[in-house]
Amino acid sequence: MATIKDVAKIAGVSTATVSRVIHDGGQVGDACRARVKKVIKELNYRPNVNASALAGKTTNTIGVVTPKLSMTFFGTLASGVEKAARENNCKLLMSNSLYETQSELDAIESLREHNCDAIILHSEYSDEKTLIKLAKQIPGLVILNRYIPQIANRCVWLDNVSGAQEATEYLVEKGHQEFAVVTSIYQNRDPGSRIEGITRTLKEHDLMLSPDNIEESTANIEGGEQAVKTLLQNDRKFTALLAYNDLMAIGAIHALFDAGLRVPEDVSVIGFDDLIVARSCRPKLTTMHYPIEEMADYAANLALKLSDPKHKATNQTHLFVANIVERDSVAAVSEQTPE
Amino acid sequence: MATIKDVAKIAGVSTATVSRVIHDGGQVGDACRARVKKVIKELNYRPNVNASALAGKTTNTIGVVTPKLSMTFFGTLASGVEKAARENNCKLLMSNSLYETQSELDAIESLREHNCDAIILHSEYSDEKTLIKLAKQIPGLVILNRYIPQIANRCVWLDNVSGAQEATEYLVEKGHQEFAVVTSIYQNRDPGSRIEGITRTLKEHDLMLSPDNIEESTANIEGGEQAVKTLLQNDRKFTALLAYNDLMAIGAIHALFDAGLRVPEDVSVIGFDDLIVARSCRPKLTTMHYPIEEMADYAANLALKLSDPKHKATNQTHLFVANIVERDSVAAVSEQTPE
DNA sequence: GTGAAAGCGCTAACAC
DNA sequence: GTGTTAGCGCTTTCAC
Repeated sequence: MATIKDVAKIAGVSTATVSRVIHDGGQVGDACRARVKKVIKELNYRPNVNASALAGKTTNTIGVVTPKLSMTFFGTLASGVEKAARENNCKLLMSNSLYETQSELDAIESLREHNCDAIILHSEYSDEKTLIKLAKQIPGLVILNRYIPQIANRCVWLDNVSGAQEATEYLVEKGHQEFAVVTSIYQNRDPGSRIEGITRTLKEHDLMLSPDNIEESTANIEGGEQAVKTLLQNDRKFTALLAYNDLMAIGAIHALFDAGLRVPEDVSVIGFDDLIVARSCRPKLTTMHYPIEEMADYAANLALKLSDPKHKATNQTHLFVANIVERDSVAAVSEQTPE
Repeated sequence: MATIKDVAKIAGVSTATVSRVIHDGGQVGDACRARVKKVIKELNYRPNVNASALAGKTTNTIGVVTPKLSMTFFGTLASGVEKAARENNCKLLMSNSLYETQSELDAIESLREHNCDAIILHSEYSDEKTLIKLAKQIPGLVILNRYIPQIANRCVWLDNVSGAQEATEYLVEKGHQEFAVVTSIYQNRDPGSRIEGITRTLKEHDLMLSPDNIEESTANIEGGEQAVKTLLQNDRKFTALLAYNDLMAIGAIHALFDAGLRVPEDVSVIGFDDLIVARSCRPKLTTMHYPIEEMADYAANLALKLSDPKHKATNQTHLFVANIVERDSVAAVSEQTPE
């Protein structure tokens, strides 16, 4: 592998000049610049990133930590960051946090060792204090999918309350009066906000959500399935079901069908996330689109901006909203066949 | 951030000793080692990876390039590599190749600049010559999901022929006689091998697959849907359908249902991959399990081994097989209701 | 506009 | 066992 010295020697200039040419650093004569560029091409020279990271202050590297890349949601998130990375000529470093506090912390540490300019963190398990401390130490840290008021300008997040409200509103408009919800066992943050949105909208319409009609479980297909089974066993009545995410919604549909109930004829189901599974199931799932790829892209660009020492802080936070995508799992009550 | 010098000074030793302690390099006195370790802890010292990558020969980094992380298949692949990376104390560098030859090459180059010890490449578009040349230059390069005889020991791949055979055999055992297949437009490699496996097994049973019953399209839900629509429009008769992958199978099911056909009562459908979507659809998809996460994990460990200069080459290639997972999209012919 | 040279933090001979 | 020291390839003042 050719080094900057080789280039300098052959081009008959100093390494400093080559460096200037590489970084478009103004002050180089045209003839000289052309010569250097030619040699670079001939030698197929590529700067050693480790060396420039060591010598310079910046590494051109973005780090991402998510719980598990094999989950479509997080893969999509990573893809969004990758897009930003590519467009900014950065490398992408990944770490799975595996849904554990300690490995989440380890993952961040490992990214730090690499001097990542920017770090995008989908943190599920660290407490706010830790994150705030981290944010103080790492200028390019951005928290994705979580809101922490003290570091609001570092947070790129989704308005879960309004998302849930829109979903609920949609169902109410369709004439539904009896609701059930299957939610994640982690009753903090997102699930909590969603429940809040649901009940708030329901109240506005003088509708009630009985606590008995809320069933919690793990946020996957099996969880959704099991939650609805329980609901059914307990003889809960509902014509509309709000699920915490698409996976739970799909499990719910399975359970409903297995119980001889039709979707959407007997029960309308609405999901959240709009992953590919939402277009795979039958009926196709009406769901709230979570613009995670776009958010991740945005977060990465933000993180890069923040990591720039010239950047001056603002108080702006970065809030996105979910929007409904209508497919086939919701019907108006009038269209529903009486049981 | 503390440096190795700080640690050395405080511990009253040389940087060489600190380096030895860090790398468990034998030759250090117990007392000394303990002291150094203590200081490392106190200072919360973490070696600068860029510096050690520059000075040493190894970077403790694994690179992966896949077409697109947001596709579940590739996310899962990445997760497998990540597991290996974590277990070997390595960092994970990612690059999307975006289904383009040039960005695939760029992605590899960018990984090389980082001096990745190991590179896992799911290559769709580079030609064999390029890959062979690359393999010569990069000791730690492993090709995933593709077989190139000249560098067989660098290939971790799936036996697509036998996978397709097993799927076909399964259908034949269920009494099916009239087949159709929806395959990917890229009739090279994998799709080709699958077709080969299908026809071979069919021949063994004196069954025929008319070319008119093979429909090709893009390897996603829409493609599967469109392919089956065409088949139906052309009045092709079949009781069993083999899809190139789960996504196409799901599209196929959509099209079948839309045409008033029931799955599996009227038509049995079998997929390939066993992604999460296979458990989401209704009926749940019977499909061939592609052990991609396990293969990726294996590939990463292999790549790490190969990158070790002490490693001596073998002629072994690394072949995995798919296995069937029975769910609800296939029925025996006797169980099928006549139309 | 260009070059000389001092590091960045670490590793690995080689000495002792 | 432990220390000395010469780089690894690049960036960046500071001269000229």
